[in-house]
Amino acid sequence: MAVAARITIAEIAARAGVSAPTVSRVLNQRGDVAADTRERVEHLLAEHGYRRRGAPAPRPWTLIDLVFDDIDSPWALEVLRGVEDEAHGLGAGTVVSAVHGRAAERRRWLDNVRGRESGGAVLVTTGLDAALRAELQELRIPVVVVDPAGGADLGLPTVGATDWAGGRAATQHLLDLGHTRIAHVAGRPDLWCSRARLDGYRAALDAAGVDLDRDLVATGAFDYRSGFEVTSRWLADGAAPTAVFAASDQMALGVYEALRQTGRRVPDDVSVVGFDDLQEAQWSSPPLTTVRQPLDQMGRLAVRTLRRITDGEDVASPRVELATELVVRASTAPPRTA
Amino acid sequence: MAVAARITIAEIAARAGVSAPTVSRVLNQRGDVAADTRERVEHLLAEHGYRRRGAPAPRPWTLIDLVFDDIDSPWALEVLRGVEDEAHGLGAGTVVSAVHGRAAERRRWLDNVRGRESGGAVLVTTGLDAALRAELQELRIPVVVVDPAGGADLGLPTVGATDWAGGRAATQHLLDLGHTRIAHVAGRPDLWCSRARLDGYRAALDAAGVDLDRDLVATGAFDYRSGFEVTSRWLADGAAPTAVFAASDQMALGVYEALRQTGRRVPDDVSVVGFDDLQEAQWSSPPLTTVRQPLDQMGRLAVRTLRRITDGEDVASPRVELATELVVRASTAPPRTA
DNA sequence: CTGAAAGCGCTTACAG
DNA sequence: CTGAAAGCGCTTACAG
Repeated sequence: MAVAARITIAEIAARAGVSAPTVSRVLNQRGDVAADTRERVEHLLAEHGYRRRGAPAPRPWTLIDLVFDDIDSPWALEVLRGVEDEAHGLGAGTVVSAVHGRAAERRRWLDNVRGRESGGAVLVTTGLDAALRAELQELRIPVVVVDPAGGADLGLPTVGATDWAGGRAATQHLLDLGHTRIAHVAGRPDLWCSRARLDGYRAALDAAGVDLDRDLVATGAFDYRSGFEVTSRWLADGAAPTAVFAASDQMALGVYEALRQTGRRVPDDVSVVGFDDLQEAQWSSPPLTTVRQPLDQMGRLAVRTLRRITDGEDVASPRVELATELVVRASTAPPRTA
Repeated sequence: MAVAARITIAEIAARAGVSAPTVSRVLNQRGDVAADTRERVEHLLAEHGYRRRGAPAPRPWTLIDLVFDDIDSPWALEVLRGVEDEAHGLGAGTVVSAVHGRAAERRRWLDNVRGRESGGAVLVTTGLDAALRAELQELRIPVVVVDPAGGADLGLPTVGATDWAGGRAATQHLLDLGHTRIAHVAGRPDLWCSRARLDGYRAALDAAGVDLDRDLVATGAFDYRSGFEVTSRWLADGAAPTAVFAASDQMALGVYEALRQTGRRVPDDVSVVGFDDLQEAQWSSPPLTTVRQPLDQMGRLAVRTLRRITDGEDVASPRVELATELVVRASTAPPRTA
């Protein structure tokens, strides 16, 4: 098996029109090289993929990076499972990091990546500003974003789910059961997926000729607490809905608890639909009707996309959405009055 | 700053009483070297920490490894959070792997580790047989085990929780409320922690002069399903307990659902206590009384222990147990009859 | 800031 | 299976 001949310092020197020692100085970050000489040499080194003699061939795909803002939710766990399993199958380890939306922790992660190989990074709902983009570009590793934040188009491959269709399906299910006072606890407004689910909810109401009651739409943060608080407020206002569509399973569990504390039963008094289909949806009492998004598959797809970029294949679409699916369990029923 | 002079092939050769080319052959894994020569040379290379000229100095603590059998439970997520945050703070990335108890996946992980640096491995409830120990020893990375499986003493530092005391506290809490028909859903029998919780349960009953009813002790697998099934069986047998202590929060949620499906309410009809204090314990309806074990702290401690081993410090105790703590929420109350 | 020369560390091709 | 010799790739010390 012929190994591609490694380019040597001498060859680089010839092409750059300098001597070997000069190339050596550039390689070893010595200060005493003219700026334009250095630039010319560095460009040639990069172009020919120069590696020093003893250095082992870089093994791409020994590691990939998975970056969350936080890993405190079961949601993150599902994505991690898919990413880890897919990467493991390709022989790569998965480096998991949580940067907590803080610049210092992001920097620490970048410093860490600089000190090793990385076959690419999967960023999960992570904000991706110009500075970070520039740094990642400098590191020359491919990047895929799962559930991107809102804002300008990233110009990067992204993976998501059919959130709009899911929001519509959840709402349609409640309409089909006979509900008309359907509340919605929306998700973090900084993420596109939240807006898509909200618009799906609106579209279903529109199509059914049900007027949107603005008092029955509130914004949560995808977590248990906000589901609890929003619902408690609705119940205290006396304008209780007969059904609640929460944009995440965790918020749906908060809705459960607010209902329980006021003596209401699910689904007898109020129907509840979640979004995600975390394992927690099955573990709740009653088991939660929800919109399944294939988070593990989204993770897998992100890894495969990184791999395709590495292999130089064209990534067909910069934005892929995997299908959502309504999973009916025991938390939804016709309204009492029907 | 003086850099310790790197040992050269020539020096190794002199010490081994062979020529430089022979050392080179050993280094480059050529076949044509006598077994005893190879061994002598390899020993010297290791002893003097030989590194080839161009090779960058190894940067320990760029990465550490965290190995689970499975990462499908929120339990794993809590450990991960602690490990990741502690490692991140030390500038290291956390490589997460799930080996699913399969030799092939374990091998794949080991192959991956061989191709990069690792500052050490935290094994979580992972079986650690002689073969794996030998391989890890060969890789020369420190190892710490969280919640070790039962069986022979590992001779490795381990991190756990005061499971026995936790089991006792959970049971005592139920006794204090007036319960005497207290069932126990035990955890995976292959883990020490399960046995310790069971023994704590027994000890509390003994101390209170309550006879152990063997029919009220069943073995689960720490998961939702087994909690559900064990409880359903008890209820079907007509010998229903007035309280259930489950050895994990996930099993406790299965207990909830079995009770709900038979029209029983928590805690009015049956009290339930879990173990772990996962986030899910707060998210359940009613919020679950449980024994908190500081899983994130256990993860942090495991990382700090790896670090201490790396730094050559003595690891004071091969076995550290962090304190558990009873957290009373809304799933426990006096028995109806009391 | 740069190159010609010397020299180090390692590997290869050959001989036995 | 091993070594003496040759040679490659790279760096260092010196000169300008």
